[in-house]
Amino acid sequence: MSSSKGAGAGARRRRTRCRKCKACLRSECGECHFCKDMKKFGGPGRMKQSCLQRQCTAPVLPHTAVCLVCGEAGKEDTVEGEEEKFNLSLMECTICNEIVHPGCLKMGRAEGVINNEIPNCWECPKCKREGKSMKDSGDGTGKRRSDNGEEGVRWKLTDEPAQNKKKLAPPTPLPQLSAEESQVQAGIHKRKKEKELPPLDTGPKKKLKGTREKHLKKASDQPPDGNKLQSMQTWSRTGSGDFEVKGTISHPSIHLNQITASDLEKPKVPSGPLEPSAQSDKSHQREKLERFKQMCQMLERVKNSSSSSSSSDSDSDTDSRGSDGSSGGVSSRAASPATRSQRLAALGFSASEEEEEEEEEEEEEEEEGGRRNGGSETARNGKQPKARGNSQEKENNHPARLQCRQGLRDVVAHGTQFLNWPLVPSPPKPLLQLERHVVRPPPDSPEPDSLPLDSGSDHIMQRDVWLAVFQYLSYRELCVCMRVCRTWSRW
DNA sequence: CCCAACGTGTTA
DNA sequence: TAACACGTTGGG
Ligand SMILES: [Zn+2]
Ligand SMILES: [Zn+2]
Ligand SMILES: [Zn+2]
Ligand SMILES: [Zn+2]
Repeated sequence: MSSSKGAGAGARRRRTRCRKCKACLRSECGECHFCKDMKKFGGPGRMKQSCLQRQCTAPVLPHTAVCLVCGEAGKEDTVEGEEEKFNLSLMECTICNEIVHPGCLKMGRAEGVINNEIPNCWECPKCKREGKSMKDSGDGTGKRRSDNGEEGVRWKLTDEPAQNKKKLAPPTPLPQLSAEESQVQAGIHKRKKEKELPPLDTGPKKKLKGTREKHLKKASDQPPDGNKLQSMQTWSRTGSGDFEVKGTISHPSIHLNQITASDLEKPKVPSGPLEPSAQSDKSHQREKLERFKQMCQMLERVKNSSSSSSSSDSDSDTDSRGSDGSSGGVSSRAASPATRSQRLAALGFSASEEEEEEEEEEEEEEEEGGRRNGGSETARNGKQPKARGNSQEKENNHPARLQCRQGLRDVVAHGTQFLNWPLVPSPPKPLLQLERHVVRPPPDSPEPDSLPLDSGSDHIMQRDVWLAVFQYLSYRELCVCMRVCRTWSRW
């Protein structure tokens, strides 16, 4: 209770969906594992996770999040400059989980590593100084459990086989961090409380867990290799204290790619036994394939007929750009890496300019005449699974699982905000050849102003009128509307 | 208040 | 380790 700085000290903020990305706007697929688990779809509803196809690509901090230093919420909206925005925004450290305003940090300009994969996410200067990486952080396993990530793998076709990894270990031999204020804040996560369940239980409670107190904690161990940064890359350009921006993820999220590539792109084995090397992926293959299948269906509908965007050239990146500036041969155009870097550099950050940057975006489903999918309150008639929930065992359950933190793409925006997050995962296109489109800028979405009708003409009411109407609807009703047609959904 | 879900503990 | 479960947080 006191104001202990401990990382997670009283602040166990869970991230929540942004509700803006495509995934968030979609409705349940009804076919994935989690959907099947939902009571809505006849499942027991025990998992309480969200549909795999609805996993948010840019989870945000809850509104209740506040700076551990000043106790205030994010105020980036109150200022103009990007730097100001940054300093007043809340940033959550992926290592210690502390949420602070960069501007409230005492160590003004240490090297903070901004994670542009997720909104308001970085590795705070404090942790960086200690040379911690996620691996050593509280959970020892470095990242989120493969669980969420794996199940919630987002479809991205990015990642390179090998090579790449441009800059690995920081050129800096590792500055002997002076222990000046080494306040070993062992904040980490707190175990919270343990639950105990009364011996009395008239219901089939499934698992029995409270065996007294059996929570054991893993002692902090020190792996041999102290500094072997994880796979993320970080640009250490800490000249005089700058922030670093790291991008690129190399987390467990490539499986799908592999599967896709293996099963679809390559002839591989006709019968499809399995690969000799794949052994533990077996179970996952199923899931992945399932997901892939769904995606394919989706894509079929989509069929993206948009004009091709010309932006799939430069692949080989010979990088070697030690210090920005010379943008070798970057295509000259708006958000080129160089531009990003410069922008960030202007703020005192360095940007990661991988060969991969821009995220490509999905095309959104095409409007088709029928919306057969029911999604929400359709199946809830006499269906009453015996499920015995604890608190909420109603009839609706939507679980989801993707946790965020990393695994998302990195993109730096260039508009009013310094980073552009509402990006979307890339759909595994049945076609081989991963191509990427530029992220669709959030500000100006080319949504139609009119509502096309089946008759061919447009509805008399225009978008703004509809929107005015929509604002009086409840969320639930809006969801229903969104299922009516694509245009409404987009609006 | 109700419902959706995040993140972690537990079990297989 | 992956899958399952669930308490509890978060949003409306
Ligand atoms: Zn689903
Ligand atoms: Zn989202
Ligand atoms: Zn603050
Ligand atoms: Zn930290």
